Amino acid sequence: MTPTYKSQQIKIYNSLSGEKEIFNPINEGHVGMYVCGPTVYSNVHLGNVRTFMSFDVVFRYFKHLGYKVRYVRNITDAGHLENDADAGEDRIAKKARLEQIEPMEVVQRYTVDFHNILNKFNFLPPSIEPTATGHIIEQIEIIKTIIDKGLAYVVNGSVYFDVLEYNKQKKYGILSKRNVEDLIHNTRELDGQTDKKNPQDFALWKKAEPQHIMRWPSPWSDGFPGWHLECTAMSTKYLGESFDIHGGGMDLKFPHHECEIAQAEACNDHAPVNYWMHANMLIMNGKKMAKSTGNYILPTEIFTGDNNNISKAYSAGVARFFMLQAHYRSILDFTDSGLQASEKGFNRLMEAVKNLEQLQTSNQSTFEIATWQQKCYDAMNDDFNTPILIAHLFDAVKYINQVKDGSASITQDDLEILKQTMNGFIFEVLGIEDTAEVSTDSNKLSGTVELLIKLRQEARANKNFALSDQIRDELAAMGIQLQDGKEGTSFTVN
RNA sequence: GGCAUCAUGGCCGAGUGGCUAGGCUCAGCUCUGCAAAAGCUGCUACAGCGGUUCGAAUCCGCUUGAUGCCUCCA
Repeated sequence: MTPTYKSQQIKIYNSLSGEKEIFNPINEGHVGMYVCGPTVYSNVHLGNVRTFMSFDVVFRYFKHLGYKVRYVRNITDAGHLENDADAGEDRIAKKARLEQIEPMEVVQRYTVDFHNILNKFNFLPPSIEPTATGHIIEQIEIIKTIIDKGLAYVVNGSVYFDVLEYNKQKKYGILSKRNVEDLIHNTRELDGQTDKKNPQDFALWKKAEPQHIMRWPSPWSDGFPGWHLECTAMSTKYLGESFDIHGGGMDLKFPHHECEIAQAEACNDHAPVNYWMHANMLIMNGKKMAKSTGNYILPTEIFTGDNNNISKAYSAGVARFFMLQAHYRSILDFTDSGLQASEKGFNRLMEAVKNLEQLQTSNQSTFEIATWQQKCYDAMNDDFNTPILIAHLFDAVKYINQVKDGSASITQDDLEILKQTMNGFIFEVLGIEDTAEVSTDSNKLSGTVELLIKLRQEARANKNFALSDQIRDELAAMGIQLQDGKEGTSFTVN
C-alpha cells in the first residue's frame, strides 16, 4: 500500500519565518507552486539546474503522495534589465544586438537549450510554463492597481514602486530580513541617473529608448515591464492571489522575491505566498562558478566530459544523483571526486534495483520493511531531505544484497513492498534514470557476452586461467565487468 | 562596509541537547584458481574562544573563514 498525503505530514522550511512549518495547503489535496524560471539569454547555468531539480523533486513528491499539483515555472523572455540605471539594457536585447539576431531568436534558441538540458536530467515538465511577454496586459493591469493605491508614481513615462510609502503602511524587507533604514544607508551613489524618488524604489514599467527593440504600448509610454512584475502577474493569474509555495534560488530572495511580496501586498492587501522556499547555491571546487575565472562548466559538458574541471564524462543520472545527495538548502560543491564517489554509489544502487527482480522469497523476513518504508517517507516529509532518503535506500541495498547472498531472507509480501518503495522513490520521486542501461543493442550484446562467459567457464574448468583472465580483463577494458556469484556469472556495462 | 546563510571524521555530505546517518576512500576477513563484485569487521568527527546546562557538535555570545545579496555574473 503506497502511503498518501492523508497519512503523511510534510514540514517545509519557510524562508519567511526561518523555521520548519507543517505544510497545510489552501485547498485540501491540492498544491499550487510557483518557481522563478530562467532568463533565456544564454545557456542555462548549472546552478540554475540544481535549483530547478530541487523543485522538480518537490513537485514529484507531492504527486507521489497523491496531491493534485499545479506547478508554474515561468520563462523570462523580456524585462530583466542589466542594471538599475535608467540606461540599463535588457539582457535579451543586448544579446540580440551582439549576435545580430532578433530578440525572439535569442529567446527561442535558449528556451530550446533549456528544455533539452532539463530533459536530459529527466525533469518533469511543469503544469504551466508561461512567458513574460505573453503577459504584458496582466502586468499593465497590476501597475494600474498599484498606482491607484498610491504606491507607485509615474516619471517621464516610467512607473516606479514607492518603497518608502509602502513601508509606511506595511513592512518592506520581511523576507530578506532587511529594513529600509539599512538599505538607505548602504545605497551606493550611482552616477548621474534616475527618475526615482529613492534608490530603493524599483521599476514597474520602463519607457523604452528609441533604439530599444522590445517594446509594448501602455498608458504611460511605449516601453517594457520592470524586473519583478512578471512573476506577480503570472503567479496571480494561474495560482490566485494566495497560493501555497513559491520557490527559487537563494540569489532571488532579495530583491526579486521581496519586490514580489510588496507588489502583491500593494494590490491585494494580503500575503501572496504561504511558504517561501529557497534553494542554495552550487559552487565548484570550493569557489563560485564564474565564466571569467574558468571555474565554470556548462551542463552539457558534464555529459561529454569536455571541460577541464572534470576528468571524464558523467551520465545525467549520476549528476542528478550527486546533486540529490545534498540537501537543497545546503551549498553544494561540484567536484570531480564528488561525482566519482556518487557514480560508484549510483551503480551500486542500480545494481540492487536489478537484483530486486530476482530475489528468492521465503516464509520470513529478517528486515523490518514497514518501519524502513516509513523512515523513507519521514525523510522526505522533513523538508524534502533527499540525502537522508538516499541513506535509507542504501540500507535497503545492503539488505537486498544479503538476501541475494542468502544471509538474509524476505517474504513475498515484503518483497512487493520493498520493490514498490524502492522503485517509487528512486524513479518517481528522485527522478533518477538508469542511463547506463543499454537499450537498443542489449539483446545482441548480452548474447555475445553470455557466450564469452560460457567460454570463460570452460577455460576455468580446464584450468586455462590465462585464457579465462584474458576474457575477463579485455571485457573489463571495454567497460563490461563480469561478476562471479553463487549462481554463475553476470555482467554489468558501464 | 551592511544584511543573510553556513563551518562536521581522509573526502563528500545528514542530523538530534544525553543513545548519534549514508556514500566514497583505506585496512583486515569471508567468498574466489587469482581477482573483481557482494558480505562482514574496523577507522568516532563536529572551525576557535567563552557562556547557559547535570550534560552541547546540537542553545547563546564573540572571533575567524566561506558563500549569497546589497552592485553585471544563476
